Amino acid sequence: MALAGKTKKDVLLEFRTTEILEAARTVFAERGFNGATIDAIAVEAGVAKGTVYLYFDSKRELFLASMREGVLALHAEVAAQLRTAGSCEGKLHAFIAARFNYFSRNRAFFRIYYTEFSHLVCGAANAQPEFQDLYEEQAKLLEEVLAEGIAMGQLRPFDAPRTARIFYDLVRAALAQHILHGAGDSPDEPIRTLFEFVWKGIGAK
Amino acid sequence: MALAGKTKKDVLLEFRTTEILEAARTVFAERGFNGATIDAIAVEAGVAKGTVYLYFDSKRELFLASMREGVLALHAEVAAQLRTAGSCEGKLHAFIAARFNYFSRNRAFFRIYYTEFSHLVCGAANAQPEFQDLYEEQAKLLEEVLAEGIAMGQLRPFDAPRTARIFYDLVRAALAQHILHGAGDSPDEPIRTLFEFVWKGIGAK
Amino acid sequence: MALAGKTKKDVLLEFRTTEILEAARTVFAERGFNGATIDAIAVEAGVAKGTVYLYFDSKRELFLASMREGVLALHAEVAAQLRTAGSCEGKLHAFIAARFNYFSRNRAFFRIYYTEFSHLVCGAANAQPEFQDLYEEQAKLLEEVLAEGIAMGQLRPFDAPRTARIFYDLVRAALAQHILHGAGDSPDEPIRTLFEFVWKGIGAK
Amino acid sequence: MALAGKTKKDVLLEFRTTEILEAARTVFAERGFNGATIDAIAVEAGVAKGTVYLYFDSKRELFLASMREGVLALHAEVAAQLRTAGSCEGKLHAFIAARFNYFSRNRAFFRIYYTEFSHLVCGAANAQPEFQDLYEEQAKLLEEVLAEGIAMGQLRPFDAPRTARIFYDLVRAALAQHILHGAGDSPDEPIRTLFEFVWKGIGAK
DNA sequence: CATGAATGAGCATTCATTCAT
DNA sequence: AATGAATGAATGCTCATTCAT
Repeated sequence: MALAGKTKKDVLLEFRTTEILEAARTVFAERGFNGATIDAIAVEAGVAKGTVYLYFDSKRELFLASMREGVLALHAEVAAQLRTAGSCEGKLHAFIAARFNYFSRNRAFFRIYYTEFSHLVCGAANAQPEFQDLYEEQAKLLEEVLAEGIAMGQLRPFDAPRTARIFYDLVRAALAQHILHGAGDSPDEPIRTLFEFVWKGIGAK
Repeated sequence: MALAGKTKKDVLLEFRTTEILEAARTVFAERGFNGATIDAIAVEAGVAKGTVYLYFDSKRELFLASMREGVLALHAEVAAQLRTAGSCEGKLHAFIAARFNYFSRNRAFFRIYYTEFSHLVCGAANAQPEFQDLYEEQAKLLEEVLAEGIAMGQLRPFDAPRTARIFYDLVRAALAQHILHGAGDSPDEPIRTLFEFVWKGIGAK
Repeated sequence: MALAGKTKKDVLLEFRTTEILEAARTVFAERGFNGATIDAIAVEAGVAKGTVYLYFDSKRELFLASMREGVLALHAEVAAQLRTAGSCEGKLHAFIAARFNYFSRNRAFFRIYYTEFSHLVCGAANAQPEFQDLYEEQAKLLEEVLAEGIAMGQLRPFDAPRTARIFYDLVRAALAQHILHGAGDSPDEPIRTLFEFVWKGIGAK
Repeated sequence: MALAGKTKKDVLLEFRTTEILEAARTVFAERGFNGATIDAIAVEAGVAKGTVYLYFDSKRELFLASMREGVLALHAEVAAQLRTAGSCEGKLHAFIAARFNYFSRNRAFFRIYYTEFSHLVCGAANAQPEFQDLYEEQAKLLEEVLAEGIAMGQLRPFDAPRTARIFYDLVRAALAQHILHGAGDSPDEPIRTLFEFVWKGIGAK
């Protein structure tokens, strides 16, 4: 039983959930949080408006869930890429490349990620501890890589936690340039430029 | 008297304008564009709702004006600091320091700047050419410093335009960490860390 | 059952539509287009404000719909009465009588019809081609009757199109007197007076 | 003194009053009662908004005054023309012609006269006794002409009061056709058609 | 479970009117 | 008298949320 896992009911429930989440991601990406309506999401998902509320408590919950899903997928992909890299340098490069690649494939999602994530993180009233946690988790991942790199002498000795967060946000900012303004360019060149910037700094010698 | 320029009327007009702009900045910072209501701004400014519309044509205009004012002041301050700096290194340090200092004094404004600037720049429908221009202007300023530094051998030879934008965004990202999470800390330490990050990169040697 | 056509849903939808249209007619008649508020119409209809918007896209649409409904019913009734009349004289009498009778039963509607029809037809910006068409349709109907009467020697030879419009407007004018000022009098006497006026003119001999 | 009549003050007062009334007539004609704003009228009159309120108590008062003025001019002209006419037939023709001519010269005014007069007369809540009186006065004028014509055997014996009002409104309706739809046509042909309609009726023989 | 009709709080904006100067 | 800045009530419309079926 327990092994069988999913009953027909569970499958349907999961299916609907996925369906709605996907619709939400699409609509939120297109119109932003305020511009999106539950109606539009319901239509996109092919269900009735009321049904959305059977699966999610509120518009905000739905938004958070759709963000969470995308963020988790991103984080999983980044973590996976990180594991395949050997050196510290390789790991940092992988971190950058993985994010660029993920968002190159999920451009619509980047828009909500970038514009609305800020809201959630910044807005005193809106701050979502959950996303703070997700953020921290990734920042920690990066922090470990940096700390290890410093310990092994591959990186200059600096304040790892603080630098990790700056690094993380820098990648997000560079991504914004690439995704939102660079139309459909290949991410290779920006990745290289960014990595060099980060690795060598800009000072001569 | 007449030569003094400002009549009593002008003074009042300017006072009200400032009053409303300040209120707008506060409220927009607290609640974001959509969360802010004209009513709340009017109350904050200590005027009636209708009065706001005597000074600004619409909520959006008011928002843009409150952004514009802050951005122009920021840019003016940055440019001034840049002029006082001698070396390329000094100029880049000044760029960072000026921005950190400005936003340390205008924390509320940073919220709008950070969270809503993206909206304006990204959102196809909302894109404000004016802000794109302001951004470009600053980026150009930075670009020149970088180009000069490269030419004079003080900086590594890299793609100046692209790097200027990365640099610019990096400072914004670091500022977000400092302003939004670092509560009321002195900006000195973050400025130093950031400058080192930029100057030397993170790679050893 | 299924063959009966109307499902419970359809019935409710039609009921609500009628309910709101009726309320709209009442309120528009009492206060005119600008004086009427959606809120007042909603209250009159016994529904919430938002509900009105489920059935009609805008205040203007609701107004037009309430006009359209009444005008169509009027026109149908007039046309029906015209068909039962034999002679040209009988048809003209029927035209007058049908309109008097219809509006005697729909006094509230006459108010909108009379006061706002002008707006719609006159106001360049507001002009509703649809109503112009409805007007023309009825005028044509009358025109045919007149042309036929002239051809058969039952009417004096005059410019039928122009006279049809004068005739039409005359009836409207006489109706205004009757409906708006004659309180609840029987329409019989006005009908007779009007018909004689039309038929014989006022000149002696 | 009393003969001197107007002091400088009175002249200015009258001048301003006229100026504002003229502006009001223009703006009300262009945009209707609701569409017109006191601001627009003040601008048109070349005075400040507050000044309008020194001369008129409210928007409605101003509207009524601007109507009154036009209506009085119309009535004066009609009465004058009536006096020059000899026969009953001539007087009725003069009544029609005078109104057509007046409004041919004051087309803008006809719009408010026609559309807004209806409001005032019909609207239970808005009914302006004053205009009812003006209306009655003119109707009485017409009634006397008709009564006299009947008494002298120049007109068929009919209900003079009722017919006077129908006649009056018919002319208004025909005017609407001419002024609002007939662009700038000469009023001669419509006057003739209308008069014949009224005089002979439409019945043959 | 699913539906979608109904709700009603919320909000930007307008503009007649007032009143201090 | 004249001004015009300030007011704030009023209103069309939206949309997240509920709930009877």
